[in-house]
Amino acid sequence: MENTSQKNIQSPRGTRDLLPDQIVGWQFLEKVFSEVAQRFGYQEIRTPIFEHTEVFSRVIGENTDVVSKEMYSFQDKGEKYSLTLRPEMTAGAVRAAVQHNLTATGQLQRLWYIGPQFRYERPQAGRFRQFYQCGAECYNASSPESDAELIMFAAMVLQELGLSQYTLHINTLGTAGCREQYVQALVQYLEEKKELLSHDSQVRLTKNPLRILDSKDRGDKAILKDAPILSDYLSEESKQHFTKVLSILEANGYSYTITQSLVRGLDYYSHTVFEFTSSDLGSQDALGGGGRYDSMFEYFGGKHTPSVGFSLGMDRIIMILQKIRPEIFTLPTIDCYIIAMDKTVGEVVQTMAMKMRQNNISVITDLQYRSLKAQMREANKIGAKTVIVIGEEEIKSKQYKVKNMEDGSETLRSEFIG
RNA sequence: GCGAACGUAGCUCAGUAGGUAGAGCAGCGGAUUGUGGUUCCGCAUGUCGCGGGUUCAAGCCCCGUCGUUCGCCCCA
Repeated sequence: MENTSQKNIQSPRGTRDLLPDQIVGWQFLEKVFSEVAQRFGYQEIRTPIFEHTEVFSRVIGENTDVVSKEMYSFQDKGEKYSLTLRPEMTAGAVRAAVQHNLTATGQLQRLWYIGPQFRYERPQAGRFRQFYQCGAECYNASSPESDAELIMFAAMVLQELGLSQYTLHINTLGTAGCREQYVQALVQYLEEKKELLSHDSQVRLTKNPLRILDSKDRGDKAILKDAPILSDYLSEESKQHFTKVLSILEANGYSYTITQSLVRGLDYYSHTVFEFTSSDLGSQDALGGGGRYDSMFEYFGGKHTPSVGFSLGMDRIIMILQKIRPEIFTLPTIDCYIIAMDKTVGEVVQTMAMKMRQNNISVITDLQYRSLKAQMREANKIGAKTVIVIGEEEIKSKQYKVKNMEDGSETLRSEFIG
């Protein structure tokens, strides 16, 4: 597997280095997210990047693509157990909540998180093997208000970022019971027309029938026209729950699209599911999504704990920000660039720079003994607000001129030197 | 996992009858030896992703490989 003939080692497939001019955009995104989280009263949680494999395999669903073929799993050294790089954040957060009894007495918990996740997939635009998500979870609330809170939290983040061009798709899957009955009816209907279905959908019929609803195949779509509809199988409570969620969104000015085919890829969802999509992205157009998952705590031996959460795909948000708000990706400027005329004043310049930094002024000096002109050019290029030139004269007189780079004006000063 | 395209200087890319690589930008130096952004002049740069093959000769053709991109699948 090792390709020794390749001289230049590159980052592994589907991973990337985020270089300085990118990082400023990520920092902006992280700041906006944590500020909005604070406004909603959510607290940050950080969980390990790898977990025991069962944390994911049990909860996400053995038949999902994520578990069946996308996990980075490995045997821990000298141990008998298998570990897995997290393919998503929710399962780990719930595991932590159970382990530390965060929800044992039924109290509400509002948590947010941010970090990298890993899935073995074919990379393409907006899809990476190491990708980043930020998201939030609310435990011990079964109310439609809690669903709405999470959706509006996510929507507010997008708004604050300046991403107004998104579509909020929303759907309800009902309770596990409703869904089971529906899946039965759907399978029964589709079994009869199995030969007419696309190959992919024939496989899905046994593995994950709900996904057929989402098929892009024309033939499948035609067959689905007369298929049973999930909403006919919803209980009264499920319907009421969903209606309430929608009315809260409306009352707060959030428009949405009910998308019956929205079923989401992970097995643990019930009731409300939602997804934000953007036309500014390619075929991987989901910016984020989430939903309600009421039974996950029980998988970890916890009490029944109704929960709802969402996560946003940071890589994809960054892609859009680069497109529509390039000004975010400008590096911060420096207060002062001190130019050393020659090697002999190098030390003095360092001392001066340190004194200024101790006074909370950002200072850059040239470390390559370059010419005055080169240093001037660099000061200008990086957008230094002021420039100070230090040579023999300045050291003798203990005075120097501070040049304002914007208007070219100079002021005589004598602090920090000598 | 399937189908398709692409991979040339730090960056964007040209190189279309196969004959030992070019432009713009960025970089560095200079235009009366202590002051930037414009302009002008000069300099440097690449194992043409990697490996193999065909050929007298390959950046251009063939095979493999790695990577990127697009679609499918799936998902954030």
